[in-house]
Amino acid sequence: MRYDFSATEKKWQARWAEQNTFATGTDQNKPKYYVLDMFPYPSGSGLHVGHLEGYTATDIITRYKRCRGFNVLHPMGWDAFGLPAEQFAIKTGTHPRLTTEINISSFRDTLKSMGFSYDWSREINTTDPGYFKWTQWIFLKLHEMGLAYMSEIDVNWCEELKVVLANEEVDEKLADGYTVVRKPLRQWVLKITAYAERLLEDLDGLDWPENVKQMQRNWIGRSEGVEIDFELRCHRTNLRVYTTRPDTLFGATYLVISPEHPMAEKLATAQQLTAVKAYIEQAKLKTELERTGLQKDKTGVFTGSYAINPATGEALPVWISDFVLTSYGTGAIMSVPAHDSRDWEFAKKFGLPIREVVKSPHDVQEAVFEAKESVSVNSSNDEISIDGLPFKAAFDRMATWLESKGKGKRTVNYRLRDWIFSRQRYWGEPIPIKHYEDGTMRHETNLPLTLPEVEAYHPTSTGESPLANIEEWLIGSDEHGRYRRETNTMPQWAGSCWYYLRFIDPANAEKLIDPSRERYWMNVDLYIGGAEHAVLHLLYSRFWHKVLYDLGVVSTKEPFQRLFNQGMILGEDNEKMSKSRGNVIPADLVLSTYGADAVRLYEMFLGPLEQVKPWNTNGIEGISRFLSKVWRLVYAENETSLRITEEKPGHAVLKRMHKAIRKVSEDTELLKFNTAISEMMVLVNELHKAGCYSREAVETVLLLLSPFAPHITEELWQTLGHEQSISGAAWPLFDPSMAKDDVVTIAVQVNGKLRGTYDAPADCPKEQLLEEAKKLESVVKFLEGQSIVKEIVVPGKLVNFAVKPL
RNA sequence: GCCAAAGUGGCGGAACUGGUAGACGCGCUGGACUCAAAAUCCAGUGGGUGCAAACUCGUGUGGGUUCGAGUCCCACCUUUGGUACCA
Repeated sequence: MRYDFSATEKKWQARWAEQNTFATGTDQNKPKYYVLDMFPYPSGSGLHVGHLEGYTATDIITRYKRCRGFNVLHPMGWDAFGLPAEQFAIKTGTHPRLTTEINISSFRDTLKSMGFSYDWSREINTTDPGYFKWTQWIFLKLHEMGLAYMSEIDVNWCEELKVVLANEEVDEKLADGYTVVRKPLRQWVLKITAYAERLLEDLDGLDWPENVKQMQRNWIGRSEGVEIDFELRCHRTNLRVYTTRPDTLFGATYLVISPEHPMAEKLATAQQLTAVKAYIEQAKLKTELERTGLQKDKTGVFTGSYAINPATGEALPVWISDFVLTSYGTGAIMSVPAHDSRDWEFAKKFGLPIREVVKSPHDVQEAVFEAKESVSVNSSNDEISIDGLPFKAAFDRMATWLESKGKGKRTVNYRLRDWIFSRQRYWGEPIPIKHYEDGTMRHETNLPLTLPEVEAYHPTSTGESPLANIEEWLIGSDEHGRYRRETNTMPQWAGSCWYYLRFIDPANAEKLIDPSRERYWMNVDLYIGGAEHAVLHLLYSRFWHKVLYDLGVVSTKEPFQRLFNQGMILGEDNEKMSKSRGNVIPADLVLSTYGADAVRLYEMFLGPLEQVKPWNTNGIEGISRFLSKVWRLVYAENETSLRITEEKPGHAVLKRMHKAIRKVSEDTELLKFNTAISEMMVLVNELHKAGCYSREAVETVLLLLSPFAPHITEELWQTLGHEQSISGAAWPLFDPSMAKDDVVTIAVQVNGKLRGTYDAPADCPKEQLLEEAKKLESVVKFLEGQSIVKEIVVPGKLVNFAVKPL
């Protein structure tokens, strides 16, 4: 009897659904384990083998943990608001809801045919009013807490298309010949910067890949520096700059402010005014990309004004340049061209003086010297000297001096910016805010505030979302007067910021989440997803979670205790899978050819989970062979009768078996599925070789394999007479004494080169190992005529003789 | 440029805290079964020299530490991911 994967997989998937096999356990006395996938955006192109990698990994862990006695929460849902469905609607008039529904049902089918053991009764969808009611609720809380505010923000505005573009879209539109300008629009902004310090600090306690933590640290970009006031010569105000190198103050030879700096125009002298105005105007036309992107050539204009260097008393010219960012620090810098490459470049271009104040190994007129591992020079006046001091000491003395003179203040700065939270789109959560005629704003308390039906999905000519065209929805009145609704919607990130909480209590109509369930299930014990979310999604989620923590909605400071990034699966040509390359391997295709168990095993066998690796359809044949070998542990070839025996396995087989239990258990815990599978292959090969079809051994194989290949093992488990699902069976335990070798092969080396091996008992004492080694024929000839300088014995491993010619 | 990770057979990859490099799988070669094929099974499979026993080289490159290095240290090269004037 041959294994028919197609019929078997269908049979068990139907039975699992019918019997609710994977319903989440509710007995709170049992230990819990929460395994979460990054839920997908249900796109129209369906799932390919790359998408299934992470889901397979979490499913293996889920099934494994269940067998180890945990209540496991393993849910799935849909991040279903988003641009593609809306673009499709603009083109075809199809309602995004319909597109989304169709895509979801195709995604769900594929996931089900992989045999994933999700608790489908907890499925959530971010576009479901019952869900986004709470997304809106969180937004209102953010607003109450002063963490959501409106501000004029520059957006990428395309004149011809009358549309706001996302940063990612700008390049492509420019290439098509459109013009994109920066235009200020009133936007909702979330004050994530208020949580910068906590977001940074709490990273330390997380079991996350080091590179992801590092990326978040870089993104938050904490820096310690000093704000220094420079007196302006012909103005009563000061010019405040931010620097992380106060130790180089003596080397500051000019100042630069950004074109948007409030003082920019005021500082222009009569003579310079025309040039300054022209420069500011020109900067406005440039997009963010043009200003910060590839073009590195420095531009700038002199204001005509001067400021006094508090350390040297010198008058420094004040320049305007767009390389200085308005939104970082004070929007103004002191330039120390000798020790900062940007300042150096600028100074060279405009002929400004360069003065060495940190001892440099070369002439700073020729090249910049930026390293901090040196000491200050030329840095003293009547009141202070930092000459000879290394960076840290020089920094401190200078900062203290400036503070004592009231000219400066130590400051911490973050690179992190507040989060622009509004989109001028239809297919997103409406922001539940009412704007009244008197200019006040109130919350829409009747949540959820749902989307109205619209005729057309195009943004309006003013750049507002299509919602601005729907009078009935837009305008209303209540006891506070006439109001106009907020027409911006939330970005796609919003729904994914807190979905992991809703899975715990998906149907709660009264609360976002029930506190006792929250306390039982949080945190997420294992969160698996792609590295592309290393910063944004994971940072935004952590931010919302901390806000909910402050609100008392959740009991943990962090949402995801352990994070794991699966590596991408490349196409067979070693390139990223993409439609345009034509190298996409669709999930449904391999599923129908090889079956779910083979696909699951192969995806995991390909290599380490975290690694990027190419798909190779040929390789899956090996897995199919392995599965039929497993099948033949129970059914002999061409036989319908069982070959299983009730005898105890032989000693050698038993040892092999216990070793496999240990290895597979350890590797599964560590998500090292490739080596776990390899170990199972070794065991199965061994059983066939030994002709051992003992029930004890075969059932062990089935149990070990069941999280990986649930269908075939379920079928054979039933064949062997079990009435309960193998998914509920207890994980096998190993006997440590059985999992140990009693005979080991000892390697014998002479001068580190392998010259022979022999078998010895595992606990053989050193002396005896040496004796035996010296007797080996293949070793003796290398010892002849030599004097042994040193004898190294590693029990259970090897013997090495260091020799010298006599 | 900066930050992070990684370079091992024809290919994917394995190798615990330094201890027999190449597990497992793909592919390939030969054989068995068959009228034949598929499937399956058995044997072999890093390079070089050799009839053989055996010897020798070999984990990106060059040095170093060590009885012993894929693994540790230094320098360099390449690839991938992140970031991009953050003062």
